[in-house]
Amino acid sequence: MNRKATALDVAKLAGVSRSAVSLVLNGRGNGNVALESQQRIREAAAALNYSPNKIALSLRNQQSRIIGIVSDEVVTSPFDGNIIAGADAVARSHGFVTVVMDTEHDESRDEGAVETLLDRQVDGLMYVTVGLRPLNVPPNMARVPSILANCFDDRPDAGLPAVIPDEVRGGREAAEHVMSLGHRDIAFLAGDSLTPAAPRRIEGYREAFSGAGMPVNEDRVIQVGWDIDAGFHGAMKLLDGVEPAARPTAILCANDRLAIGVVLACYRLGLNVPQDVSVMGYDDEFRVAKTMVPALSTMALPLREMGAAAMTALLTEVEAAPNGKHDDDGTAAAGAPAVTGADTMVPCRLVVRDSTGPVPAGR
Amino acid sequence: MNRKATALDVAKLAGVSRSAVSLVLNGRGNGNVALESQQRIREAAAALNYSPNKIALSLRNQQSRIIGIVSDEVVTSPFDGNIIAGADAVARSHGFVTVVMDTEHDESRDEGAVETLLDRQVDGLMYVTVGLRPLNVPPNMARVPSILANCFDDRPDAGLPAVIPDEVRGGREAAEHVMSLGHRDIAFLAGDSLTPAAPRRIEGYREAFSGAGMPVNEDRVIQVGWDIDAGFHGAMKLLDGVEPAARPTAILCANDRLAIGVVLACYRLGLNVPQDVSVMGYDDEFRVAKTMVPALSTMALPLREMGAAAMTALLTEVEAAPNGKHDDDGTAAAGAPAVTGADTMVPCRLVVRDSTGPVPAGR
DNA sequence: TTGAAAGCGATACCAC
DNA sequence: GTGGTATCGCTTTCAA
Repeated sequence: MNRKATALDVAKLAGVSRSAVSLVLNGRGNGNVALESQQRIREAAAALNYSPNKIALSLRNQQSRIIGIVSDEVVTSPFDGNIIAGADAVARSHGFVTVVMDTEHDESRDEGAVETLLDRQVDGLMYVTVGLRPLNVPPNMARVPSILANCFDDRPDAGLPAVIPDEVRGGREAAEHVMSLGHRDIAFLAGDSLTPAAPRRIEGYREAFSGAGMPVNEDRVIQVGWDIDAGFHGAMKLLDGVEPAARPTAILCANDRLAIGVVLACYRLGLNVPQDVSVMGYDDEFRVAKTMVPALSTMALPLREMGAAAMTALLTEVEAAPNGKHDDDGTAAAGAPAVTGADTMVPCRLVVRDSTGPVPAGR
Repeated sequence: MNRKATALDVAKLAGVSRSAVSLVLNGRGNGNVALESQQRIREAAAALNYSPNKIALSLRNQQSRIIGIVSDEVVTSPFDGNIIAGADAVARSHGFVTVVMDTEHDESRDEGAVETLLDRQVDGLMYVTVGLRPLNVPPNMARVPSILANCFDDRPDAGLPAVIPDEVRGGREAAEHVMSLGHRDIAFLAGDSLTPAAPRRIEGYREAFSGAGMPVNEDRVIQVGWDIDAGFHGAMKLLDGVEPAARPTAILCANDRLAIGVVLACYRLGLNVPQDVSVMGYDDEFRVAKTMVPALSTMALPLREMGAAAMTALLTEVEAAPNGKHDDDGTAAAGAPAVTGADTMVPCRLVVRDSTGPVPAGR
């Protein structure tokens, strides 16, 4: 396969000038180029399988139609990849392409990744994390329109806009779900407080209790970690050697892997799910929640939606910015209202499957 | 933040010409530019925080230093992301950047994705799949140096080079591991035959038996699917209501999620792992195998290595190709030896944890 | 040792 | 209605 055809090749074949080719192929032919020439140009372009060289276009137009995505470990880890999928789908539909760089949790690589992307003249930047967390935003992100997905700006105000899941509401609705099944003694197995996800979900859990006019039994809230073994041991603490009447009837988990551990522990103790204990996950992890035995009721993280929402917002800004230039120099006029709280919260989605059921009789 | 500094800005500040800047910053200064000027140029570049515009460079050099990666669902799915991570690390170390496009298993998007990447003037292309499988290679991939990772060319010969895991050997070594623990009655729970991974792993399992001079009990090989519930039901078939002496003492699973299902079934039946039954996974799935209760013995897929090997091979070809041109037009000279079997096999890695143990006494 | 000029591919302005 | 030409930022060749 030889070199690609250029506009000049098309012009020569059609017997016109490069300018005419450009005009016609960009829809500005009518009124500028003879209809007959237009026809010839289009035929020539088709014959040569011509498509404009994006690199030259980028240089000329001073915009690359590339959106850079920096992530802490989305590529490497099995989680939250759908944020990027959602973002990419939106970008593609606008004729943009995304370039993803993974820092593998090495914060010292943040600046470099952004710099590399900026060198490539990206028109916009998105920072995506695995798991909700505050982000120490690389300062050079401010040089082009930027947005955060699944993370939020650490600094007190004037930060970058962010798209995050509504974890508080998710925690509340999870608790409300089992409450609606009659449960009153509900435990919450959370991860650590290293990420705000666990505290926020717990906050929602508390909201549900106060909404129902019930006190929270603090012994029922346990922060154990995020993995299967943590769920297993947490559940053991709650259930092993405890007389039936003193057991929680429902265990809410901060993710689906914890829920796997809880179910494992229940089976080991000869308890049935959901007949003896209802178990709920969180995340709706692909190929896990749905195929567990029993299939997990869970709170689905709106990953695709978050990615799509973030990219939509970003592209709006990118396409508004004249010629890809970015005026924002960070020095807001004194006295101007601090535009905080610009964070977009996307609601989680309750998914009811087989691991939650009515509270056991007599409880 | 204003526009980036260009080479002209540097030249002006240093009081020299653009050419001098170019020479010096590309290491060809000595013998061409006065040492004193070199110094000034370097200082000016640093002061202006200058770095060359990659777009202009690409246009000028006719190569973008971008490698396009097309994947069927690596971005979306939680699996095999480390192939891309491994590939990306190698690319980065060579000063290349990767652009990933996910077709989300829509084969009709293959051509388009490759075309988009080609339009961006990528210097090379890699196709990565989730799970080993034959690939209907998009014909336009032939236009630049290309390679396959975790998939292989469907066509009989003259295909693209591929880097794949040595599944046969993995299956064999898994079986040999439990055999070394004294097990003889070993079941194999495999996924479906839609991908070659399961058949190959089964083939390895057979090899281990013939290597040990033992016959394979065909009832012990069950193809059930790839998910937790499949493992659960498969194990139930093998164990539920079966007298202890007639039970397999070890169950090999074609992935870690199947193994989770098997352990779930064991617990449900009051069986202990590994005391009553040894269970092995496959893949060493991140945050799953290691944190299971008990922690899973498994066969780790060499994902990072595969990605790195594939990218290394690809870049060798890219950097050899003069000026990014690609001569291969697919029409091999008649009579030339068909270069098949160019597939690189990367060995899997046995990981022994707590789910496999000595065969129960008396079996 | 340095600077001027050509060219990579495409677009837009401006004479004709 | 059409085609020449400057321009984007950079490298490289060639003359001075």
